[in-house]
Formats: sequence, structure tokens, C-alpha cells
Amino acid sequence: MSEPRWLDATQQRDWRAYIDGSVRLTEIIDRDLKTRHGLSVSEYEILVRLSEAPGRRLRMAELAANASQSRSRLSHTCARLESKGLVQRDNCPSDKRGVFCTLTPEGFATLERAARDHVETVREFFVDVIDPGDLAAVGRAFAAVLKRAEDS
Amino acid sequence: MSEPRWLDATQQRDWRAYIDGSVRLTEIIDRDLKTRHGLSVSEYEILVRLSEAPGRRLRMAELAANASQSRSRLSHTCARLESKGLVQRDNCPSDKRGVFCTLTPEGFATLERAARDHVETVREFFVDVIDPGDLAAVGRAFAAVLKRAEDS
DNA sequence: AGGGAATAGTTTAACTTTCAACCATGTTCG
DNA sequence: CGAACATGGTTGAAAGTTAAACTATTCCCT
Repeated sequence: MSEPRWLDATQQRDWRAYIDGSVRLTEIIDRDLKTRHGLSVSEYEILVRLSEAPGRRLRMAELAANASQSRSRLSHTCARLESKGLVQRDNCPSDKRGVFCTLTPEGFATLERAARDHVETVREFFVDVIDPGDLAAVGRAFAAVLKRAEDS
Repeated sequence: MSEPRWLDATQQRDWRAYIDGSVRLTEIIDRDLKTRHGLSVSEYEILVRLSEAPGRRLRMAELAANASQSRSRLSHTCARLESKGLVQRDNCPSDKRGVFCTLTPEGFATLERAARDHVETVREFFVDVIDPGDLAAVGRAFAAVLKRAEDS
């Protein structure tokens, strides 16, 4: 149990700024998506990842990885999305354990509508308020964080 | 309904990097705090804010604001923390509607222990993997985000 | 071939968060 | 004064998330 290396004043300030800012940002984006399109962020994320996949469909495990969700959570969320008609699940013929999750036309239409508002919110509260140089730095910073998290 | 101003490739990349990285980071920090100290991030946050307050106590509303939580959520979380003996609530004599939330000695001790590990995690997965210049930029960026969020 | 381990996904129960309703006190203003 | 409204906080039910157990299938190895 050695003495911890505390953050210096600057690191402390930057870390805290990130925490406070990102919590608020998440809140705003969350509320926007929910009130205007009835979607939670995790639901939105699932639709996005599906929309980017070939044939707009993915295996559950891959979708879980892309959307950074646990399998359990994905199962629950997909059940909800399926009951709303935005997504459809089918058995995979080649691997009988597997399940494909497909974005329905309604799901795609909902996503398109939501994305329009979403991008505006992201601009208004994130992209447009950050200096372009700083934004690039944010990109590099979190890419590094992700990399570190991945290979741990 | 005008055409939305979509993000350009660079903005898209940076935004996505932030989303993916921060989700993973949150996950890691969350798990660390929970498994090693039995605290959720929101509980930890409450203890931190209390520890910084004069007399280590705050009115519920102020605490809610500092910790970016809804009043309802704070009530529930404080009830849990209180039953763990980390926090104590007392009526405010001057405003009979009010309630003071105070960090107990056990609460402070728990926080101190948790903070030691927490700072290590924050270093390992955030501060130490980010270039110092980029870290400063992250600080500026999210300060701007917070400011924008506040006055909206 | 076939036993054991790994993988895919779902389910159940426990827990946490949100939402709306609620009670009590304080404030404002005709 | 006192009626209406605002503020501080809690509560209970509904919704969402997590953790662990479970089923089914596939992979690996001798």
C-alpha cells in the first residue's frame, strides 16, 4: 500500500471538467432523444450500429460489442425494440445458437428522424462549442483511452 | 425542417471516439469502485461532494446540484448510504422543510480508501494515457460544454 | 466417436433509476 | 389575513440495468 500519486491541480481540474461536462452532456442528449423520439441512448446506439452493418443486420454478440453493452442488457433492449417494431430477431441457420438482429424499415425510418435532431444537439452542445484544435485533441485523447481499455 | 448540418468526417471521428472511449472508461471506473469498495459512482460522487463542503454537510438540494442528480435519485441513494452508515440526515432548524446531509466519520474513512484506488484507476486509464497538451484541451473542451449546458 | 470446455443467447431476481404524485413549509401579493 | 403558488424533500410504482443461473449448440482434443 504505497502512497497514491494524487493528481496535480491541473490534472484534477481537467478530469473534473470532463466528468461534470460529460454528465451534463449525456443528460441533455438523453432527454432530447427520449422526449422527441421515444428512444433511450442505448436504443439509439443499437439502431445506429445496425444501420451501419451490411444488410442492416448483426449477430447479437457483435451488436453487443459494437454498442458496448452486455449481452444481457442487449437481450432486454432488443426485446423492447422488437415489440416497438424497430428491430427483428431471427435464428441463424448456420449456427443454431445464434440470432440475427435486423433493423426493420420502420426502425430505419425512426433512426433517420432521430439522427437529424441528434446531430443538431451534438453540434449545439458539443462540436460547435469546442475549438476545432481542442476537438481533435479530444478525439486523440479518447482514442488513447479506448485503446488502453481494450488491451487491459 | 431544413437539411441538418451533418458532421464532417473528422468531427464524426472525434465525436465517436469520445463516445466509445468514455463509455468504456465509465464502465471500468464503475466496476473498480463497486468491486473494491462497494460503491457506485453516484454514491462515490455524493461522498466526494460532501467531503468538500464546509462541515462536510450540505442541504439535499445543493448536494443534488453538485452531484448532478435528481432530488428523487438523491433521496433514494442517501437512504442507501445512510443505512450503510456513511451518511446521516438531520432536519434543518431554520427551514423546517430542509434536510442536512452529513458525511459520517465512517463515510469519510470509506471515501479516503476508495479515493486512493480511484485515483490510480483514473491515472491508469485516463490521465497517464493522454498527452498532457491533449489533456488540457479536454479540460477546456468540457468546460465549454458545461458552460453551454448551464446557460441553456 | 464422445466427454469436457467454450460460446451464444435468454431468463430470472435483485437492484437502481425515473416519473409522477404527494406532503409540508415558506413566500407573495391582492 | 389568507389564497395561490413556489420550494424542499420523500415516496411508491414502473421501467431499465445488472448479475448469476440456465439451455442449447459448437468446438476441441484424445
